[in-house]
Amino acid sequence: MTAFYAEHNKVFVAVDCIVFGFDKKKLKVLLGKRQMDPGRGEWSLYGGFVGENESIDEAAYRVLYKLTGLKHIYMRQVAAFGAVDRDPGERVVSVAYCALINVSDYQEDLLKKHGLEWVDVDAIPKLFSDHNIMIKKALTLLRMHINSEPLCFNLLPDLFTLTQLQLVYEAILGEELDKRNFRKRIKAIDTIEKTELIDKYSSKRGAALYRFNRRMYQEYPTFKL
Amino acid sequence: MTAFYAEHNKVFVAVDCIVFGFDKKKLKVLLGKRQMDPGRGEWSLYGGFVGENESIDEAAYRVLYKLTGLKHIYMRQVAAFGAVDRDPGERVVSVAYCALINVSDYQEDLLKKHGLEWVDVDAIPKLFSDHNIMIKKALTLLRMHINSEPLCFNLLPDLFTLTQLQLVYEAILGEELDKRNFRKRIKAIDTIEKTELIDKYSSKRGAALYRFNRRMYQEYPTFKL
DNA sequence: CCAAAAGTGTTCCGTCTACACCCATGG
DNA sequence: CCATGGGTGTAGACGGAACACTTTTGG
Repeated sequence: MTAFYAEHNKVFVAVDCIVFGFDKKKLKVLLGKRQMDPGRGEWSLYGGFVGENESIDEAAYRVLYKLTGLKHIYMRQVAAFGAVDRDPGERVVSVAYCALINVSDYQEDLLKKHGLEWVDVDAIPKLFSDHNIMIKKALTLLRMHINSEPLCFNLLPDLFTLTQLQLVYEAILGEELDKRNFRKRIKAIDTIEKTELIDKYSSKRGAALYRFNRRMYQEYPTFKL
Repeated sequence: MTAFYAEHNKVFVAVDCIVFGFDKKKLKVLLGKRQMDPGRGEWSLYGGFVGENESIDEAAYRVLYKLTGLKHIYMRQVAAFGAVDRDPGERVVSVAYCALINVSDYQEDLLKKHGLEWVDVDAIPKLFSDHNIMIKKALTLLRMHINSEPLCFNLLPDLFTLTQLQLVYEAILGEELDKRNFRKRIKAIDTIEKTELIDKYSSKRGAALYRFNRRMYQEYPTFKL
């Protein structure tokens, strides 16, 4: 039985995490300088190898947890990358994962600990290996799904104003939206609930805080913006 | 430098091909009975291991060529599958690829040679390992992209009638479409050209044959149905 | 002559888009 | 009192959905 496998060769399998966050009206991605060879000092995504006793999904969650201290984060696979020489050291197949996090859940000291920075998605430097392509693909997927899945709420606090929500959409889509039309569409989505709470930080007048009702969504999972 | 890799372990990486075809008004997928252990005799997709000196994309094209004798086939990655015990014999990470072929380009003797059959997509048996999930995911992707990319022409001969085209859409979407509305939308797509040729096989009256102008599409790659 | 598939327009309704002004408040 | 961001409605254009009959011809 093992003879079937024996004639073939094994390779390293890794995961790379594309972590998106939203801050100061911009969509950001977590990048750091590689602290190991090969590629030491180059800008790069944060990744890790898949262990013997974990699935690739589990490996991605483990790497993300190490990176952010966060569990139960929205994450999805982007694609597998398998060019022969994509890693200059060894043959490594890497599976890219895209995560969406709320920047204010993130402990800042972890940034320093891992030597990471939030980089604006339209100011991404040349990265190690094929990581630029990974990010590009993740962004394309994000744009494709943002209107039919409730993804944007992963980038915001539990309570958010409609202006914040609109800014997230604008940052992801890369275009400005009409305020009245946007709010009209939001009103039609009954999983987005207005609360009695008022946010006084963002404006003098104060803005109503909204919340995404995850429970209602689970029972009736439709979402069309 | 190799110390960085040494502490980690390698795994087998394979590709599995989901080959879709269209025949007799139905969307079909190529399936066979496994001729090796583990899983001998179970229904399965056709796959192969990724070699030392080929990318995973190249491996997928190689496997597809071996299977069909065809090159320059439309193919795209579906996803990587990496559960620890997905292969009962060894740890194998598999990358699923979806291919679209024109059944009439396919030499029938290859079916027998590889012990394969065209199986209707809504009559797929229980398959080896996670192959059912792979097909489901491939179908979802296909449905998502069929209206914004010119994929359907890969399932048809160069020359086709509008009825054939509509049947392909109906098979993929799994619902019936209105003939007049469908044809109206097709007329609005200028990369789909009517020829002077008439197909006399499908009906007594004869039906105009159309062709997809790939060159025009390459110059101006938009497609909205 | 009839069965079988090809081909063809119009109306209606709902959705998307464009667009400008008043409100509340902190400083 | 004014600068700043919050909040609201309408009209016109456009696109999608529903719908039925005539044409051609091989057998």
